[in-house]
Amino acid sequence: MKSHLLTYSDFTEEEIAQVLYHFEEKHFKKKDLVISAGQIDRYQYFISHGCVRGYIVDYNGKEHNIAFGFEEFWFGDMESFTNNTKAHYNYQALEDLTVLAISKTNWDKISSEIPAFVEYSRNLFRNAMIFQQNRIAKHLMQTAEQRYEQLITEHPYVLQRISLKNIASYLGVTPEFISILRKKAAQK
Amino acid sequence: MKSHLLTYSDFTEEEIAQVLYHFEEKHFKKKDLVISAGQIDRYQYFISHGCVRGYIVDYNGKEHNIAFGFEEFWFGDMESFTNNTKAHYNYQALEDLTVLAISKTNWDKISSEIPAFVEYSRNLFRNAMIFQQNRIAKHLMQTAEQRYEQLITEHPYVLQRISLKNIASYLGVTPEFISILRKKAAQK
DNA sequence: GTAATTTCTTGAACTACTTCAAGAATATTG
DNA sequence: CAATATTCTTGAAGTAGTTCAAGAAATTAC
Repeated sequence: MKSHLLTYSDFTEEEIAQVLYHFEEKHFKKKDLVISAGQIDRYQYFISHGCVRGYIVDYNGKEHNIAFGFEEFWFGDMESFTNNTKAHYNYQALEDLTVLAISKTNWDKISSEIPAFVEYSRNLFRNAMIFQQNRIAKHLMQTAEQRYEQLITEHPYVLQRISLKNIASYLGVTPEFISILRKKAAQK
Repeated sequence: MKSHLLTYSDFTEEEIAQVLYHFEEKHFKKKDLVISAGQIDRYQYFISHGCVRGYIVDYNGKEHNIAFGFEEFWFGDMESFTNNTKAHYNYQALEDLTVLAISKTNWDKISSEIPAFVEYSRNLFRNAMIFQQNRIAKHLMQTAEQRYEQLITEHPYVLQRISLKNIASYLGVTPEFISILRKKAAQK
């Protein structure tokens, strides 16, 4: 966490200690829901160990993964957290999970006390925004096959930890179709 | 611009004057490229009047719209602007355009001098991130028909100012298919 | 360590959306 | 206001990806 803070802004040792003081460690078991759609998300989470998926449930009850999180990633339903509204997204532990959680109260407190933390979060949000925009661009430009190819070449470790079903959902296709792509790739 | 600043953070009158001082007004004609992919984007733009589209060109030379901007919107290739790297996206005026432009130098200067500006930009980035995430979720959940229906009911003014072709590209479908949807809707 | 559950694969029929081509309508330019 | 360019529509044929169903493989749980 400390090194993550320093990567995105300049903190004094004192400030770092002050920031870290406002986090609490939490543990979840595999399959636990950390954040539930319909409830207010009062925390942001920094992953120390384990991984999560964020997903939304549509009118037909079908789940769609919008994000994965691994070690050193933040997750949370930012809209819910910021506006105290009901979350649209669920976040579920895909492995036993250890997180550093910060409450809205503490987040706001640190934000008002430590300018470096505002800059830190600005930089995180900016990077997230760029990432999401690039993801949309890929969806518009590429076929499902190209998106799958790119995922496994750029993030091969994802395959190790995330089931095909969840990858399919993230890419916006059915697991059956990924199976077809795999077979096709194997035949080459 | 002033009211926009105050909506997203607390500025003193003095700070506002200081911020505004660092912008320059620029004008573009309809169809002009404000930002070109492959070049470094050294400005961020706040739209006073007119509208723009952001798009990316794929390997086949096909254009894909990733964003529209209207009055009181910011635009720019944030990745290029931040890292001084070549822009991936083009931004083109769809109408005669008046913008307030701020250079990277001035942006960084204001950021270091005025904490309220860091908070302002943090809030903008956060909202943009939320917007993009929701857009991805819609792409995963909805058919093109549903996305089109939602666009015209939630943002009917868009239809007034943006051509069908550009809307189609934004939604990730062909203009022909939008035509089919329109016909279908008209028959009801 | 075997039963139960979940994940992955395969195939056949289907559908949302694309491509190409050509004409009609609209907007832009000199 | 005529000429040109661009946008929009229509239709027919094609394709990327879906759905459903059922079996095989892998994980999880007692």
